[in-house]
Amino acid sequence: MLTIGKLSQASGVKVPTIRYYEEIGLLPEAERSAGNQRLYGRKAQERLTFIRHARELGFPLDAIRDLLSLSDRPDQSCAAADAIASAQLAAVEARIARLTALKAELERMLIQCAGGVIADCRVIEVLGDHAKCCADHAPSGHLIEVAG
Amino acid sequence: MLTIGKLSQASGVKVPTIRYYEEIGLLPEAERSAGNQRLYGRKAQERLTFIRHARELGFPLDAIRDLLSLSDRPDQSCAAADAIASAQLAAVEARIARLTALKAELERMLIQCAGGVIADCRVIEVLGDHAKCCADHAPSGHLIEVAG
DNA sequence: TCTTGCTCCTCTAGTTGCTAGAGAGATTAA
DNA sequence: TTAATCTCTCTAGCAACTAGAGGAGCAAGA
Repeated sequence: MLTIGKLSQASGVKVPTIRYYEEIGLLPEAERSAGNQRLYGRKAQERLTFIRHARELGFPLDAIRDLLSLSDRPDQSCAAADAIASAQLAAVEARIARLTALKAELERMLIQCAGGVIADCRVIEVLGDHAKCCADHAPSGHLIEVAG
Repeated sequence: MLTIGKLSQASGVKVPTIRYYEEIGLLPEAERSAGNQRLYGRKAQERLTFIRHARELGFPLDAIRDLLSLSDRPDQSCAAADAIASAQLAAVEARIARLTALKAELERMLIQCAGGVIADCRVIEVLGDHAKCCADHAPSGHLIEVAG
């Protein structure tokens, strides 16, 4: 049986994050020691590893919840898991496409910025005037990809 | 003079978002009508357009704040704006690289999932067992890119 | 003039996926 | 025993908004 700190080391998931996962029901409530400290066995460790890998692959927690409930019923068809992974793949591809367009536009801005003065700065100018940028940005609700 | 709704239409930024920008000081406090409604002139509209473009290019609000304060002093060197844009470009490139790796791994998972039963499902298996996936994921604090 | 229907106001709270900190108790090594 | 290092619960905070309540402003038609 591991305490939460050991589990954290073993899994690469931080202690508060483990507690958070328990709180939102991704992990079952842990057993407790006599002194009320959480204790984890091998099953919990595997489940946490599963969650970490899925997070690393960009799956949102809701999708992971679904995948976990699927993996609890190993006799069922793989189709649902496949669908979740496919959706994630499509999302990743869309983000790559979007970011690639952003990259091109940033590069264009920067190349034209010849190191002068703000008044002539392409960066400022392009941001201030839509006519000076090339890509068409659909006016979407959620605009962006922000650095993490 | 535009009311907030017209400004929203003109700029493509939602009404509550405009108020939010004012609250956090990205936009100056708007003039008010006799009935306490916000009124905007051309300057505010330009500033908001600037913000929207920058957001679309993925600049975080803090960087936009810096860019705006730069653009208020047009005699200064362009170097600071250039640095901000370069940092953003680097961030975008890093995210593309990361996402491209994720994409490859997701594709590998999916190709091997032959439409069987959960027990044999590659998706579940790979997520549950790190030995079955190829890329080395450094155990980083902030793990992921999550779909927006 | 009144009413209808839209906009606008402020305020609070929720989203996602955590992270940070306070103040107190548990456990372990010297 | 005592000190150091966990661990506990709780609250609050991060980005960048979004949603909703409850009330007021305003333009146009009957």
